[in-house]
Order: sequence, then C-alpha cells, then structure tokens
Amino acid sequence: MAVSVRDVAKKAGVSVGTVSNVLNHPDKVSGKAVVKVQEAIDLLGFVRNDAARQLRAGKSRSIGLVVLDVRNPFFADVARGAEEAAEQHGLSVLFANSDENSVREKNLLVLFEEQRVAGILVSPLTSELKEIERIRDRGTPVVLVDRKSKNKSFSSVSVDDVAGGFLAADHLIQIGKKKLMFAGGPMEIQQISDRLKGAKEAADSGNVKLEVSVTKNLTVLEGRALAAEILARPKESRPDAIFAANDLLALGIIQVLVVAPDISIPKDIALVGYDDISFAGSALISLTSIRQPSLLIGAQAVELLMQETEEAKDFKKRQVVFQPELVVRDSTRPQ
Amino acid sequence: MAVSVRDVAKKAGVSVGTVSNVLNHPDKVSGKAVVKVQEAIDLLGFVRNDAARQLRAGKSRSIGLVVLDVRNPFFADVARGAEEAAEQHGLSVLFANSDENSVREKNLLVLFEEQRVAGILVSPLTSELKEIERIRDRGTPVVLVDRKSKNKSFSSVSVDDVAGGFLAADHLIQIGKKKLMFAGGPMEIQQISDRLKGAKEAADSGNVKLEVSVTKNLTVLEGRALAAEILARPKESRPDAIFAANDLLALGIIQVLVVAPDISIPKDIALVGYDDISFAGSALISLTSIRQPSLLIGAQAVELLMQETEEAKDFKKRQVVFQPELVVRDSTRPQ
DNA sequence: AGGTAAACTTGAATCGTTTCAATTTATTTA
DNA sequence: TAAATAAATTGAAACGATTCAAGTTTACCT
Repeated sequence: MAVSVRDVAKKAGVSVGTVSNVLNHPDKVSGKAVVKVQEAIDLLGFVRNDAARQLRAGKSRSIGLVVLDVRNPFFADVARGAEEAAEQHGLSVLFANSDENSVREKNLLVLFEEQRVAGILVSPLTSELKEIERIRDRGTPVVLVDRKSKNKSFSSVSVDDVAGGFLAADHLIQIGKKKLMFAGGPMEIQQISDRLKGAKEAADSGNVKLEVSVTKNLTVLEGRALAAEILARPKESRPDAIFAANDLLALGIIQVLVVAPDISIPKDIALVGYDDISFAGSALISLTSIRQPSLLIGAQAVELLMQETEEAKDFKKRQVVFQPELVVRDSTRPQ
Repeated sequence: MAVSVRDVAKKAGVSVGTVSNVLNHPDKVSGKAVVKVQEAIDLLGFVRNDAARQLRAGKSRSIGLVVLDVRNPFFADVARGAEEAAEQHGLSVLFANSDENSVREKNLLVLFEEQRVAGILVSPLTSELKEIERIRDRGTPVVLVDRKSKNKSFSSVSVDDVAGGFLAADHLIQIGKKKLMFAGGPMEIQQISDRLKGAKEAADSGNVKLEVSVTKNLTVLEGRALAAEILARPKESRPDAIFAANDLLALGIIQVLVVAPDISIPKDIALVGYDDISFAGSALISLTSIRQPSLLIGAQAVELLMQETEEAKDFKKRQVVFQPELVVRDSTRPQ
C-alpha cells in the first residue's frame, strides 16, 4: 500500500499533474507519457485512493438506496433497476436495508449523508419524514420509493395499489365470478387497504358481492388456515373467487384447495394473488397475479434524482405513479 | 452544504482541534466547550465529511462483501451475520452482488480496493483467484466465503457439502428406505457434486441402492418434470426416497407427487431437500431439509478478517468448515 | 504567593488526489 | 527562420477532518 500518485510520478519521471491526467484525461497527454505512467502504475501496484478523489471532488459518485428488506424480491428488483439506470449516469449504487428498524434507518441515512452521496433513494419506514426533510434541506437530493409524500415536498415513485386491487377484482368479475372474497391484512398497511379499496370499487361497479376476510399477516400458513376455514363451510356459502393481498397468501390457499376432492380451480374457486413473485408462475396451478414494474420503479427513481440534481433547487417535485399489470395464469384461466 | 469544522469552530469561538475533539474524544474536552460546539453544529447543520476522515485515517471503517446473488436467501443471511459481527467491531458492511458476472466481480473488487475498505469478503465466481491474490498482496485482507482455497493461501469459511449429502441420504436410510434417488445438477457446480458424493458414501455404507438423476438446473419446474417421469414408471422401479440437491427442486417434486392418487408422502416416497429456504417449512407437506448456518458463516468470516488485520501479515490462514444440520419435517416423518 | 501538575486548547502539518494558471516544448505559418 | 499558435507539462493550492507538539489556563498544595 501507500503508493501515491507522487510515487508513480517519480518512477515515471513526470509530474503528479501528468499522472493525474493519464488517469482522468488521457487525451490531454502524449502517448509516450501514457505508456511511461502506465508502466509505473503496474510496476508499483498503484491503486487510486477514492477518499482523496472524493474529498477533492466534493461529491461521491454513488447514490444510496435504503430499502425495508433486501430479501423481498420486489426491492431486489427495484435495486437492480436503480443500478442499471445509475450506471448510465456513471454512478454506482450502495445498498442498505433498514430491516424495518427506524434506528437502523436513521444510521444509514446519516452514513450516506456523511459520504456525500449524489443522492438518496429511500423507502421510508414511517411517514415521519422530519429527518429526511432535514437531509434534503442540507442539500442531498432525496427521492421516495414505494411511497408518496403527502405534501408533495418530495419527488417520489410509487405504484397505484387501488388500481391493482381494481384490476384483480375486475378480472374475476369478467370471467363470470359472482361471490368474491378479499383476503389480507393487517389493514393498517397502506398498500393492503388500498388494494381492498380498489377491489371494492370493482365489486360495486360490477354489482357483485365482496366478502372481506382480514388476516393477521400475509404468509403461506395464514393462507392455509383461511382455506381450511372456507372448506369447512357449506358449499353454497363459499366464495367462487378469492383475491389475496399477496402471492404467499394465495399460494397457501391453493395448497389446501388443490387437494380438496370437491373443488376444482378455477372452476369452483378462482384465485388472484399480488406481487407476481417467482413462485407464482411455478406453483402446481400457476397463479394469476398483479405485477408491479419493479425494475422501472428503481430506474425512474434514479431519473428523478438526476433531474433534481441538475435543475435548480426550487425544482418542482414530481410524483410518478406506475400502474400495475395483470398477469393471467391457470388459477383464473378456464381450461 | 459546505459547512466544515472550521465554520463550526468560528461559530463556537474555539479552534478546529477542539471541534474535532468534541466529535472524537469528548473526554478530552471541557463540558462548556462540548455544549458550545454542539450548539454550533446543530445551528449550522454540520455533517462530517467522511472522505476527509478516511483520507486522514488512511482506512475506511467498512468491509466489502461481494456475493454471487443478493436474492439468494443464503447470501442474504450471510450478509446479516456479517453485518452483526462487523457492528461489534465498529465497522459497517457494504453489500454488492456480482450477479455471477466476472466483469462485475472485478469492478466491485477494484471499487472496494479504491475505497481502502478494512477488508473484503468474497464468494468468488471462479477458482481463478489471481486478481484476488493481487489485491491481498497489496494489503487488503481477503476472506473467501462459501469456498475453500485449494492452496490454503486464503482464510475461508465454507460448509461441508459432502457431510450435508451424507446427512440427507443417511437419514433416508435410517427411516428404512432402500431405493434412494439423488436429483440435481449440473454436476460442474462443486457444491452439487459434493452433495452427491456424500450421498454415495451414505448409500455405500448403508448397503442401499442410489440412482442418480442429473437435472439441468435446480428449479421448481425441473422438479415437476422429474416427478412426472417417476410417476410414469411402473411402481416397482420407482425410488422410495429422493434427495434433491436443493429445496426448489424438492418442492417441484412434492407438488406433483402430492396430487398423484397412488402415492403417499413419506410412506411411498420420502423427500429431503437442501438449503432450508423459508418455503420449505410452509409447503403443504413440510419439507425435511439440510440447513447451513448462514448467519454464522457471515459472522465467522468477519472474525477471520479481524484476525488477519490485527496479526502480522504472515498470519497463518485458517480454513473454517461448518457442518450442516438436518431439519426433519413431514416429508420424511412417518405419521 | 509561589510552584507544580493536571487539564485543556491551539493551529500548523498531514493524508492523496485533482485542478488550473503558468511555463515549457512542439508544430505550423508567413 | 522568426513569429505565432497549439500541445504538453509542471507544481503549488485546495478539499476537510484529525493529530500532536507546544502553549495556556486551571486546580491544588504548601
């Protein structure tokens, strides 16, 4: 270690300025010099010190991304989308997950600010955005991901969950179902209650019944329990279609219904999930689901960040809302 | 932005040295000074410049982690384990995934080296470790994760896949199965062929047949195809137990077998998977699997890194090999 | 009051890179 | 061939936090 441009310069018999130019503006340097410097670099094993570069530049060439959970495929895709878009702008992305822990979230935001990142994409834990506002006001551009700021003081990228709920329920109505059930919870989660809201709208305008079954969480086990409860009912009071607030729940339901002797999917009961996780397509009966354009969300977030960076600080914030998409598979497709 | 210690010092009416001491050695500073400086910091919205700190310190307080795929729950857990251990040492972890792309891998390693990270944990793409050796020789400690270096020139943390294979097959033999099948592939992947090797050892010492069915990959779909092939056979030439090289494959097999009228799990065919992904426990018939101590792996890797940092550079490398663990569930548990 | 140790503060020097005005060298033009 | 222009090179200054030797104040004791 401890090989600096100065050492390289001495070895190559040029000045430090020339070494720096070879590294950053090779066109401003004679061919001879490039060769000499390159040889010295290889010989000495010189590695640029990024801290010094950043200090001089005043800004880092990274953007920070704080998500709620790296293991969630949705966020993994958002990250991938952001990464690709960032690359176009010559930036790299630093991932970090808050693990739904507000102390961690705070620490990460501080860390990124101290690193003078070019910007922060964050999917904030609560709607308490005080700290984030402070960061933005100090000069680091911030874009919210998967959440809209109420007062439009932030740029944001999100998905229209009400539309997604409508899409799902409406599809079930279109294939002729009359007794819908919405399954999901807890209702405190904005995304879930939005999906229900959309489903209600579709049911109302389709003149169809909608039973709401609130679950404690969105897991496979919870889905299995719900399906068992449905099977225990007399046939005539069972729903003929279920819209589950996420795919895990839907898959749990399918697992149980598929082995029930008197039920055929989708004839007796059709199912729609949400998120389109990779398992959805490979379930025994492949699952119709609502897909969110996760790659696009990440990419769009980076674009908004770039706009905010380039334009004046009184740049008008933009709220981009993506529309989700229905992916039809066997669980709602009449054979 | 652009608020520096100098500005804080002026505002607080002290010297820059005192401001720095308030930040880093509050015990060396009078209570009055701490208060004055803290007020100035809050007032001006001062945020430390990490680049400058690092430049001065010569080292960053982060360690870099390069994994093959962030979406793989195994690596997500390794990362979590590493993060926790790093925190104990006052370090933070920078994630990055090479996406099984060697160009990306190279770029990330360069990036980390330029950042002068305290060390690098890497799960390398190939066994071509030339580049990594170079980095190590220039002074950045490196620990291999989920891979052992042949010539013991690196410290490493890995899991004994041969033992895992043995564990799985032996368990099937213990519950009285006689016609084992190993399913998995491609065999070029070290981990998979190791698992097969262990299974063979168990079969040999248990005096039991082992059919090997090589698959193209380890997906749910591939598992379904394999199960269909098995069902097409006459009863007497079907295996009575299957050890799948990962859980996805096993889940695909289960999906098909569970609806076959003439097969009961585990009576007619028992199943063991590998990895113990979260879906394993929540399948309709919960899946017996081999669990790798992923959190521990990450934590141990950080510990080795610390040892390498503290001790002399001629520190003896250590290869830590963890033993996997059998998790018994319904797919092998006689009712 | 005088002396001394302890506690605290100061500010110049430092880390390694990049920039840019000034200087040197090379090339073209008349 | 000299002057004019272009190309290449130089090296000091700057970025901002930390350190540490030297200086100053305070506290305590006799």
